[in-house]
Amino acid sequence: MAARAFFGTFMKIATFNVNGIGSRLPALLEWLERESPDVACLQELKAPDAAFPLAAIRLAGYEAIWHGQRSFNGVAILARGASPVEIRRGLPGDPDDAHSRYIEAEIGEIVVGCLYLPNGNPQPGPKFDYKLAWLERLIRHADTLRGLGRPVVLAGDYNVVPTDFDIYDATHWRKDALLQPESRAAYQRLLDQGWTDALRARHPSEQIYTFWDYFRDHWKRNRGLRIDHLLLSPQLAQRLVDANVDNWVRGGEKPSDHAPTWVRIAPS
DNA sequence: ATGACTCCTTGCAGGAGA
Repeated sequence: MAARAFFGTFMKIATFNVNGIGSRLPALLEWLERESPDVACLQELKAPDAAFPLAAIRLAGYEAIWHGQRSFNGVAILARGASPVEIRRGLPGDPDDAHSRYIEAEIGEIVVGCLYLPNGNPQPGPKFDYKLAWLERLIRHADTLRGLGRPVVLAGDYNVVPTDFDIYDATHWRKDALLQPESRAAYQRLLDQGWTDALRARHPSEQIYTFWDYFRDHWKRNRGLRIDHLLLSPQLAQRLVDANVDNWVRGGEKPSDHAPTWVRIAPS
């Protein structure tokens, strides 16, 4: 497919943890149709590479690259009217890491990193150790990306609630891996490299959530967590014009427990 | 609270998610 000219146009870049591309395909296609993101980073495909529904996604007007895995994990990058040019799959720093949690592409002038950070529960334990080690690898790779001096977005499910303001009530989650001081400190060190948390930058004093537990009517009661983030390099942050969550998707038929989260970027 | 809900599996109950 011929690459669309992204130069000179506003771009909507989104991240969406679909929680199973197999059962979520109708909801994904409805969202693509209604919101027309230019770039969509997907997480938790929960499907092997061969099961990726490329034909349906192409019919919706998107090209895609993906890194699947049976049952768990799995990430993809979709681009509307353009082919993402893959830069890497897998986060550097541990050749033995078999989880499909990172994929990176160039789309026009923009470098897009799509990530699914480990949940880390229960903590303490090996899963939490893996989460913290993964965060360190992400921090190192992000430093490399930032050093490019290019427009870069690191988008995905970070599985980190940055502060107690990013959750309906921290009390019952105090021991959860998503709220641990180590997780939050690592996320903060990432930001301190010079990345902008786009949702928080656009909405400094508004409680915004991107995930609502399937349990206990959390969606109906708006008991959410903000864990899906888009981090912008300075070259992209200066072009940030809007950021928000497509909450309506969480209220749809057979929804994911996450809602799509997005930024709008002005032309360069 | 070893709970709940929903996804996945060469499934049929159990692991994982957050």
